[in-house]
Amino acid sequence: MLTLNYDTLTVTAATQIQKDLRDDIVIQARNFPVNIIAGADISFNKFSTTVYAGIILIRFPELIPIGYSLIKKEVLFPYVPGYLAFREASALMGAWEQLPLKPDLLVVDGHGIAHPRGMGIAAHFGVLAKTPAVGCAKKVLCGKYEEPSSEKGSSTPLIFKNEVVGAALRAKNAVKPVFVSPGYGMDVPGTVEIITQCVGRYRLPEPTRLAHNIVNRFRLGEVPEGYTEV
DNA sequence: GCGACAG
DNA sequence: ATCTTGTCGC
Repeated sequence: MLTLNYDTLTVTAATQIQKDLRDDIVIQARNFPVNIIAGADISFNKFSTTVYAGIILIRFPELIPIGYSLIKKEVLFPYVPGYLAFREASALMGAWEQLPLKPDLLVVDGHGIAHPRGMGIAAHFGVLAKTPAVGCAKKVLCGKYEEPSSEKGSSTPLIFKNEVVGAALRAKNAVKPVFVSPGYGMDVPGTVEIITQCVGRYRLPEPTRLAHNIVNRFRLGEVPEGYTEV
């Protein structure tokens, strides 16, 4: 069992952890089938140290939910841009270990290697859980990109330090793009491909959207903690 | 020193 | 991230 606790960490210490974990990142073409994909997200009340984490399992490519793991946890590390994992990964790990079966690929709300030190939450979590992961964010953290054409499915490379670290992906016509990047066990083209296949009728790909949805309902007391099969 | 800054 | 009313467009 892997319990993460970043409560007493300083940002300086967190930076060192990111640099250490960076050596364990594996970026490569996907070499496994995806039958179950998962979405991970966090929800919390403003100014509260209680975070609600959730992971939803989804059959792929049908995009039908099969179950979700929800857990509540106290977290002291604040939100600091570039250090999201130190606030959210601990609770996510709780939800992860509560899963009766693991997904083939995890989609995390946030960035993968499209990060100042190449260690966004999707990479951070993927390395620690030793599981394939990609990041899907609503906003850029670092890097530059050309606006993708307005038609759904178009994408442009996200470049940071002269390196392609991800992509801006137009999931739907005439809506803002989402930013995807590999986290662990995936590469940029493979990440764009699979996320594209996860788009339903909304801007956010289903794993991210459904995870956000269920964890929010959990925070509001509409669904119970633990694992629920659907 | 000045902006930018995942959730 | 969360809260919130109204407005625009398919």
